Amino acid sequence: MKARGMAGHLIRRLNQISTQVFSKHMHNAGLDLTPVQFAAMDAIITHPGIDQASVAALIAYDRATIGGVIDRLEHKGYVRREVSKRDRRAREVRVTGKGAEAFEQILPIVTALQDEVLNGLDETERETFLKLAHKAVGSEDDMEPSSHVE
Amino acid sequence: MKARGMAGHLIRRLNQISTQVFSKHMHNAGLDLTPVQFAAMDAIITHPGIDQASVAALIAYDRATIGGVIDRLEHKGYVRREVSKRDRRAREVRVTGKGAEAFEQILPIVTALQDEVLNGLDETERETFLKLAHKAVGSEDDMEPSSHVE
DNA sequence: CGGATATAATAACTATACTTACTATTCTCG
DNA sequence: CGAGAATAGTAAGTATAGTTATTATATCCG
Repeated sequence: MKARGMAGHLIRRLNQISTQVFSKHMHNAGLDLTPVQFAAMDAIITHPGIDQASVAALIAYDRATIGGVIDRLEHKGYVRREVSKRDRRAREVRVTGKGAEAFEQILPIVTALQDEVLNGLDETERETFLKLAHKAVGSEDDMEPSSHVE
Repeated sequence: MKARGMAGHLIRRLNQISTQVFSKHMHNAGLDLTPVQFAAMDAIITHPGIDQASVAALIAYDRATIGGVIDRLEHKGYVRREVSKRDRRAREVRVTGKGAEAFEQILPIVTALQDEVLNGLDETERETFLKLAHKAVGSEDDMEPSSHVE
């Protein structure tokens, strides 16, 4: 088992744990939202009327995947989509009242669950880990979506 | 964008980068193996005749997913499966000559690519990160598969 | 012994995640 | 202005990743 100590394996395991903790807490709260759906909601709330490609860029997804994610959010009644008047190729996405309400309920749960993801670490270690993770992920996450009306 | 600094988001991004680096190097070497397939091969080589459920346990997958992974390895001609004589429910998995050969070629590539995953970090930071990641993942990864012939 | 329980694998279903290809539009530049 | 490049979104295909249900087989226990 040479693979076990490798960066890739550890990162995959962390991602697995993170996803499981997220699902568990959502389920306990009687909610049904995945980590990706949460990240998309966050981006859409912060940038009302954003187009799908910009949502993808903001949370580092590809265009193809984000379509399905937003489909599911739309089916839950959390967001709505309409063809942009400026650019008829683009769909402007906005949260609905129901979506905003759900997000208000979800945000504190997600904030609270962060520490549980890194449960094996104490407070100092957790900070160090997050600092290094942020540095490793790099500056790609600092961009803003290019095309949408604020 | 409250989600961006959260542990879950950073971990997902790291996983994404890790997977992309892996794919890139495999592709450059003219090979076609995913990180999961590599981890499974590693487990199968270290434990010849292991059953699928034990492979899953070793690399922290669920039984349902590992079936597909081993299917694909079998199609590539890297492993072979046979019904266990001891327990006719179980399939014993072993690498083929071709699989062992491919693994010999792949292992140094994968070892070399580890640092690139954490490219933004210097050597000391990398070590700290891996140490903390290992601690966060916990001791679940220390178990051995229960049922197979060595 | 024989029924209840547990386990190995598969199947079916949902949700990422990424690739390539395709359509509809928009932009750019000669 | 108009052709070609670029962009937004969708579609189809592959590979994880997990859940629940089903089937076949083993084991355990009264």
